[in-house]
Amino acid sequence: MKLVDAAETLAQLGNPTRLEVVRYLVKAGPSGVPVGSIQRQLKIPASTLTHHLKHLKGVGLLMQKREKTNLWCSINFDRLHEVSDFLLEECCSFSLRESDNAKTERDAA
Amino acid sequence: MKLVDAAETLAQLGNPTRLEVVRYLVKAGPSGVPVGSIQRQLKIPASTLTHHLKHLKGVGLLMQKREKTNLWCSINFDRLHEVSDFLLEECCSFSLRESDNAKTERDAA
DNA sequence: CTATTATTTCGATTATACTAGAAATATCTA
DNA sequence: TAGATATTTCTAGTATAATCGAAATAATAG
Repeated sequence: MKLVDAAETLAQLGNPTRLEVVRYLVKAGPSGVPVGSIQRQLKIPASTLTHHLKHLKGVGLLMQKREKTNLWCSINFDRLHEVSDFLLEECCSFSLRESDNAKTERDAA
Repeated sequence: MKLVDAAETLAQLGNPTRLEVVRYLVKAGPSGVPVGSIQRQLKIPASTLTHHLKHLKGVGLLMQKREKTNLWCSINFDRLHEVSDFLLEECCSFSLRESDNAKTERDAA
């Protein structure tokens, strides 16, 4: 995952309302829930919810599938794992040596 | 970790410049690097960098420690794990039953 | 104390995000 | 087709964030 994509995805997760939606969808599992259920359960105005769902869909966190009048929403678990992995990537491989920093200090432009 | 705190932390991680700094600090490991090193390596103007470091510190992702003229920055790995964990929490426990959704549809207020 | 390097504050500009009501559209049922 | 429910678009007000140069401050070495 590229840094800019990870950043964009994290930014979308960084809104409390959207994160609440995401958490709700995670709990709901792979089968998902209709937009209206989210709206009523989390008490989010319809237009606001649509706005946020568009954002989540935009970064690939949300999948939607119409079934009669309901639009079912489910989380893209793979994408969620990707962004989570990005955060912890290289956590255990400290590639910058101390000497590099010392050198950098001497090089100060 | 509370939802609003997770959201705030994710929002801070959701800026490309800050995420770049975080990645750099993760690679640098527990010993950290001075502000000036970050600035020169990532080519971020000093004032911009200070601004972002303040944000990262504000959500507890950044730890700082002065050593002579240099201010050493290191990532708070625990905090990073916390926010990563939040994202995947309950990923494997789908507590909302399908019947709840059906019921919700009928209850539509 | 003076010079030097490191970091922060200030201030101004510019851009983008959040919110939600009202109206419009879409999808279905009878 | 008419009516009902579900979802989206439009719109506008309000708020917050990103950027970075210039000037100010802090920390140290000589």
